[in-house]
Amino acid sequence: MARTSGTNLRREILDTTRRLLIQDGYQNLSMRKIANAIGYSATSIYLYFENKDNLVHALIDEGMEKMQQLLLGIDNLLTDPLKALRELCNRYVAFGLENPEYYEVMFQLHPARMARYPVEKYRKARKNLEVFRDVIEAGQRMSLFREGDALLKATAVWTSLHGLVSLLIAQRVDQQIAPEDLQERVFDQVVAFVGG
Amino acid sequence: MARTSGTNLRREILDTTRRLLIQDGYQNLSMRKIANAIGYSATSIYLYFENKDNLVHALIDEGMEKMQQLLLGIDNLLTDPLKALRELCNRYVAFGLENPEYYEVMFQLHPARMARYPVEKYRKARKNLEVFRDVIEAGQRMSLFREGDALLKATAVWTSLHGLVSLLIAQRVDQQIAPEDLQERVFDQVVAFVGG
DNA sequence: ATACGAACTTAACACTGTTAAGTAATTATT
DNA sequence: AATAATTACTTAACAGTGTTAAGTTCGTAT
Repeated sequence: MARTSGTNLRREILDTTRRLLIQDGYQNLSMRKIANAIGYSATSIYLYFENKDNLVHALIDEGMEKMQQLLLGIDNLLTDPLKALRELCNRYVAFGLENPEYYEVMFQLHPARMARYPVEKYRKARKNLEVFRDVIEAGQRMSLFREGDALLKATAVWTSLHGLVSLLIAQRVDQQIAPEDLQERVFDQVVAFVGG
Repeated sequence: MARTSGTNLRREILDTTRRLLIQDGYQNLSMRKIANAIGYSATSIYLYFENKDNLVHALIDEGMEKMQQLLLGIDNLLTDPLKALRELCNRYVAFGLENPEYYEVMFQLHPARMARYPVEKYRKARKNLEVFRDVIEAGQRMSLFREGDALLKATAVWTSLHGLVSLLIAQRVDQQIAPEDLQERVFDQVVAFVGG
């Protein structure tokens, strides 16, 4: 019988890795630091995760699920698409700004490190985009939004929101620009584009 | 007298680092690899650059200048703002997609690594944003674009373009979405927002 | 009591950024 | 011509990294 339950240690590794990631960022995340924090040797992590990339992939997966729950938690998601679109933008950006280091691995981890991220996990991640698409389609049905490829429009919306989060968490936006003003303007851009 | 001219070796270090960065990306960039490529020991690099971050900072600076030359090279930049804005978007995105690894350090290097990036270099980098602002202001003067804070609008435009480049080079955009279509849609969004 | 399996550990490897001490070539001084 | 100082490198060393291989300990099955 196991000294510990496999799923308990695996869960502890994941929770600890997430905490260290949020606290110190990806570049300061190391197997030895995770191991020290959980009180085991670094090599024990390899019993549960093939390598460091796979460990991070598991967290990306959980982050995508968390984000999806956040987005789907909006009231009247498909019955008030105009308001819902704004709220989707709010929640997406808030998630990114509140968890910058986590957001970074979710959306900016280098492709080389995503090489073995399973296709079915990409599919799951893409469901977040589909929430945007569904709201756009609902608005189109109600003639609140202009016609057009909803998935393409949702992707264009996403690029703007991602750009906003990415530049704010990389601290590249000029100090003269108030982040709230920029956020409002980007949201205006997005809503005008969709045609609300 | 020096075995080599200081500026010659320094230039060689920069050129080689840029080449390796573009070829292998930031995460595979190491002082030892650079040293092997130039035929000196790794520690000789420290005679010209305080540390790895400073070396990369010098390249970021050069990249910002190169981008500025690209953007300022547009014909009728301030006399045909509507066309110029589109061309600015084209050139910005093309730059990013053609030099993804370089773009990553220019705009996505973690804030911790940018901690000692000189203020005057940030100021230089921001001139690229000012090119967008100046075009928007020119359009506003000609009543081609809507009124409003041109710097804020330029920043909003930049976030969309950055989002597009960032997601494409991170290979996060759904395969079902044609990058050219997405680019067109984002450009539409941007131009509509500015009011062309 | 013994064998086997599971879940860890330690040992080892090749790599990393960086600092300190050492070396060789060039220049300046006597 | 000999010596000292300076410059521009080198090697040695350090503490860290991800990962693999071999070893150890504990619990279970026979």
